[in-house]
Amino acid sequence: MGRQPCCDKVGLKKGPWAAEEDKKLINFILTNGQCCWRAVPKLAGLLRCGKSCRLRWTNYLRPDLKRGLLSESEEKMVIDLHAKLGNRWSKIASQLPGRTDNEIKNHWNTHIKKKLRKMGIDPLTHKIISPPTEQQQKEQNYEQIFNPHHPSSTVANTPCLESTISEITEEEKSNSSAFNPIDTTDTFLSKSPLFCTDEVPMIQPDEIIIHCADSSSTSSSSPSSSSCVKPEATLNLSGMEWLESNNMYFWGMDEINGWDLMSDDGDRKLTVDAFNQYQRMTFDQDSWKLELM
DNA sequence: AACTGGTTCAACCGCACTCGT
DNA sequence: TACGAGTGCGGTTGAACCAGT
Repeated sequence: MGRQPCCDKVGLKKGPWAAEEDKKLINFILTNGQCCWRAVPKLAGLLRCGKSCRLRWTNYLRPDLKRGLLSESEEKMVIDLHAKLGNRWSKIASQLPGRTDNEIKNHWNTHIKKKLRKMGIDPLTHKIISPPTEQQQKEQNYEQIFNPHHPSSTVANTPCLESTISEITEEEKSNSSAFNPIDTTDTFLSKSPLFCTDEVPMIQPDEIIIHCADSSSTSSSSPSSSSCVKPEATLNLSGMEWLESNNMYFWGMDEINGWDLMSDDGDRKLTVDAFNQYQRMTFDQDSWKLELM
C-alpha cells in the first residue's frame, strides 16, 4: 500500500494564490501562530492543502522576508556557502536573514550559475573549468582557424585563468577578509578581493595582462603567449581599475550596519550606522500587520 | 502589432527525515 | 523495532514576462 497523500486533493485549489487567500492565511497565522499545517486550511477557510499553505507562508508571506534581488554581499555569501554545503538550500538560507531556500535556489539557478560559468568556474565544484585536453586543444585550434565564430574561443576554455587565480598576491588575500562576512573556503571567489558579482569581469584572454618578473622572456609577445606565468608574476586585469580618485566605493550596500563608505582622498570618510533591512522589518512588524488588515 | 524564443520565479511534487505511539 | 503522520527539503514545472525580430 502506498503512502497517503499529504491532503485530500479533491476540490482543492492549485496554482497562484489570490490576494483574498493570502489575507486569510496571514490573518490566521497572526491570530493563532504556526500550528499544525494540516489543520490550517480548514481552520483558515482555505481550499488549499496544508503543504501549500506552509510554502506560501514561508516563501512569500512571512513578515521578516526581504524582497528583491540579492545584494552583492548576499550573492557572495551564497557562493561561499554553496562551496561548503552544496545544494543544501535551507542551510544556506539560514545564514541569510530574510531569504528563503526557494529564493536562493532560484537565484542560484538563474543568475549565479551563469556568472560563474562566464568566469570559467564550474558552479558545481567551484573549481576552474579544466583546461582542454590535447585532443580538445587540436579541435579548438582547428575551429579557430576554419570557423572563427565558434564558441570555443570563449574565456571559459582558456588555460590562462587557472594560472591567474593562483597568482593573487598575499596582500590581496589578506584584504579580502575585510569584506568577507564569514569564514571563507579556499575557492577562488572567497580569495579574490576583486570579485563583485554584479560586475563580473567579462574578460577575454587578451585582456589579461601579466607582468612576468623575468620580463625579457615575454617582451612584445602576443596576448596568447602571456599564458606563460612565472611564480613571481603579478596581475593586472584591465577593466578592474575602479578606484579612481575622489570616487566613493563600498562593499555590501545591503548590510551597511556599521560599514564604512570609503572616499579615496582619505579626508572624507563617511560612516553609516544604520540597521539593516531585516532588522527594520522586524521592528516594523506591527505596522506591517496594520497595513495588511 | 504579432510572433517567437528565452528568462524568471512562484508553486508543485515526491522523497527523506523526525517524532510519537 | 515497526509503523504512520507530519514536516522539511531539493528538483522540477509552467505561467507570466521580456526582448528581439
